[in-house]
Amino acid sequence: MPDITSQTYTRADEAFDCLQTAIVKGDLAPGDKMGELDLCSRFDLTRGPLREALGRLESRGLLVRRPHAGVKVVAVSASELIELYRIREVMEGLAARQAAERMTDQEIADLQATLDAHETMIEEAHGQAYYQAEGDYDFHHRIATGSRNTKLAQMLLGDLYYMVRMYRYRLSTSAGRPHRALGEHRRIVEAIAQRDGELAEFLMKRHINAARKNIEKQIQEGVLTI
Amino acid sequence: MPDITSQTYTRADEAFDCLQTAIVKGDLAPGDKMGELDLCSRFDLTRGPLREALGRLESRGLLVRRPHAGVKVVAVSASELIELYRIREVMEGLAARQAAERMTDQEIADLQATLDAHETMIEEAHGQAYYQAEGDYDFHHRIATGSRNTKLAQMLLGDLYYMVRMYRYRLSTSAGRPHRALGEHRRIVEAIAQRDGELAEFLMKRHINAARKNIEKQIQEGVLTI
DNA sequence: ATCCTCTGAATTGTTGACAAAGTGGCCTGT
DNA sequence: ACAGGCCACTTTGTCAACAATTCAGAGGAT
Repeated sequence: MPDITSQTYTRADEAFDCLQTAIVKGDLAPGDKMGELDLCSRFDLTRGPLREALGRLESRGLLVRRPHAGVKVVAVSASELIELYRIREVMEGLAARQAAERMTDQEIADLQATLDAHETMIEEAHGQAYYQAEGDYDFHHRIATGSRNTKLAQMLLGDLYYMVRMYRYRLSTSAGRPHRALGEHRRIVEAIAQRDGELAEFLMKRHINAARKNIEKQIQEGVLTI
Repeated sequence: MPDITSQTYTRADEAFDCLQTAIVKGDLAPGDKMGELDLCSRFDLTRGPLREALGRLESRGLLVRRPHAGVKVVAVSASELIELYRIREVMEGLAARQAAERMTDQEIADLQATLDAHETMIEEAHGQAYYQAEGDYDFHHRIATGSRNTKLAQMLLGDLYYMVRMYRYRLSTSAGRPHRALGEHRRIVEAIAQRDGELAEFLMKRHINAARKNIEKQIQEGVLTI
């Protein structure tokens, strides 16, 4: 069901995707220590491809591996999660600025359309934090690719987002936040549509800052335990 | 001769380091297409560890791999190199700001000492672009780690710097640039010593911006062909 | 009773052989 | 002579067995 890319889908790729989604979805919880054979039987793989996938995941910082000792999913501390948002702030700010300069009109139109979809999604499924989070992810995804900055998109989509999503699944979105976030998204897209890169960067940075503060509050209140 | 880290040094790690330095130093030039067996005989490895290392390097964006077709070192285009500097600008700006807030007094003192060392290095070996580049790398390395932002340091040191260094070896430093760069370094450290994060960020961003413009000029002049 | 040490078992790292897929060369037909 | 397709070879992807190392538990000494 994957692999429309015409690229032959190797077993190692399969292992990589399986493990990555398992980690992101929480099936493999942070701190979990597991053996290679367990993983092999669990995902129906052999050790060769698995080890290659483990290497990739380690180099992306999703898990750590001590020789002869086993692998375990990284446990990101609260402070490290905050730091992640600090990085996102500057990187996505840049992405927004470059997106404003480079996205096609068509892409911008599509982006606005997805925001409309998100709006109905939020209204229909109030409280369904999961889908809201996915919508949020979609938005940021589009801007990252819209920046036309290959490496930037790669770092955001390939590294940071997976780590953030690992924890976003447990974040209780505080009441009213989705609506406010959507409003912030709209203003960012507006700036992009007007080709105002500077403003788009500013708004994006403020948007992520707000998300960070929201998380900090949750951590202080003890709602989010890491 | 490596392995002071008490971590057992596995064959795959060895392969990874070998390949990475080979790529950075230019022994494996961008665009080179090579077979696994070649690499095995060249670095005296077997295919297992090698493949694991290849997976890591691919996920870091240093080489691309088409199934059944072989691996080749990434060839970064001129525009992509520029984009790299745009990323560095925002990320190292953040690093400088956080370093100003978090580096210990001892670390700052050490940093100033290294700048002194760089100064004599530049004066003694005028034109030795290689050592100057290494000194520059040392400076940025210390600030990245000084930020106490694990992921940020990991992304800068583990991803971006290797890609930049790949090309820095061929960059002819324009006359006078080393001295000016050193001056910029000094002012950044000054700001850090005064715990002025905002200023440190500003100066760092401007510093990298200047480096970017320098490269853009070289590319336009045709000095640097990519 | 607690701490240290030593040994064994389980797990990881490594190696070599087997199977699948892509590339290049050769042949044939136009 | 040139283009297209077929075939063999090379190279990669995969697998299963072997060797090395760590961890844990049992035994003894303090």
